[in-house]
Amino acid sequence: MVLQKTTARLIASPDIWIEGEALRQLEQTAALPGMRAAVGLPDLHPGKGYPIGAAFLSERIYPALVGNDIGCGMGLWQTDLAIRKFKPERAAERLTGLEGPWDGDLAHWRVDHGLTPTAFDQALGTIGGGNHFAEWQTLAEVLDPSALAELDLDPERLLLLVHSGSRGLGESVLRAVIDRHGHLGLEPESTAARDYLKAHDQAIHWAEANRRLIARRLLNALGTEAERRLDVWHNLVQPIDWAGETLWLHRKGAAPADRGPVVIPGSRGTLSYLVKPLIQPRLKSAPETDASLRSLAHGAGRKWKRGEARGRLSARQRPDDLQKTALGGHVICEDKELLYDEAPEAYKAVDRVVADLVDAGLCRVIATLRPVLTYKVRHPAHKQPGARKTKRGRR
DNA sequence: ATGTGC
Repeated sequence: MVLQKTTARLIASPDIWIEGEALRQLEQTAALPGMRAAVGLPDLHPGKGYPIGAAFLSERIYPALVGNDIGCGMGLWQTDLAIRKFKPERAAERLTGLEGPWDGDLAHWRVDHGLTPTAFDQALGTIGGGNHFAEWQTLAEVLDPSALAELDLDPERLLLLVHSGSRGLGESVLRAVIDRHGHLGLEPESTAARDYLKAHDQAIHWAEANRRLIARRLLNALGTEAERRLDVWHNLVQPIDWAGETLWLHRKGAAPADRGPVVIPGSRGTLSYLVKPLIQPRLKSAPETDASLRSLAHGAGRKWKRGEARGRLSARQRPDDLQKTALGGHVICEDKELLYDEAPEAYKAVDRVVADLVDAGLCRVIATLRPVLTYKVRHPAHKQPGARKTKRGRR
């Protein structure tokens, strides 16, 4: 028997910056037992042991490849708000109280969305930290009017894009499986795999419901309504029929190319892209999309590691400067470290990322979206004055 | 990414 080493494939032009560490991680992951294919998308960047911006097809299930934020993804709503009536400063004043538990009827809401209770439900409807956000956007340029019409998007109305995941729930699911089984991956027919997949599936639905509740809370704060136009997961593992064989497709920071249009967000200081994956809907397949494991980039991709941005930027940009962007957008982020970490400079050029996908024949641009107001976080609860669990006296 | 951690 000859053991063939799976080689990693990278979809990216030489023009785009890809860290050596990310490529090393991609190759190492491609060499895991049972791995059939590994693809790095143009937003590829290093993660904790495994790269982000990648898709993997394997015989085994690797929970660590999905990571802790199981079900993280993007939801897009079209609101009833007319763009010309939207005042970002006024809206910003009304967006408060979104970090704590929702004050609505959670039990009822859970039933409506098919969720069973978990120990993490007080976080339902909260955005979280890191690269998560909720952003009010307008259509900037429309390149494919008929695809836009198919999505029923009205250029006169404000959009709301929500990026969040499964918060503490996904973290607990990953920790439990890694504590018991390490990083070796799970045999799909095993009890361990069944247990993980059950918890994983609960987490992806919790994450989707979380995005819904985040949207609802933001819409309520502005006294308006909206309709969801798309919602996709970019962190998950799923069984997939691959030429008659059932294999496991892992997406770690990779948007699906087989679930209709997706938003590829830039940083808060750049446009985002609404794209149409080029896949034949009836066949759910095409040579290019199979080569990319039916996946697309999930964003611009980090250029600077977390914690690096403050040192690089603080000399030339004060926190106040960071609350306005080059495109004229406003930013609500009262966590200073996060304000720097998520600065536009910390990300690669999303235009290049999307151009690489288009050049590879993977998608077409429907429209670009302009950020108007980006909501990250108000004073984090544990950093509120008086909330410190300090043991030291003041003298 | 994370009720983050001594």
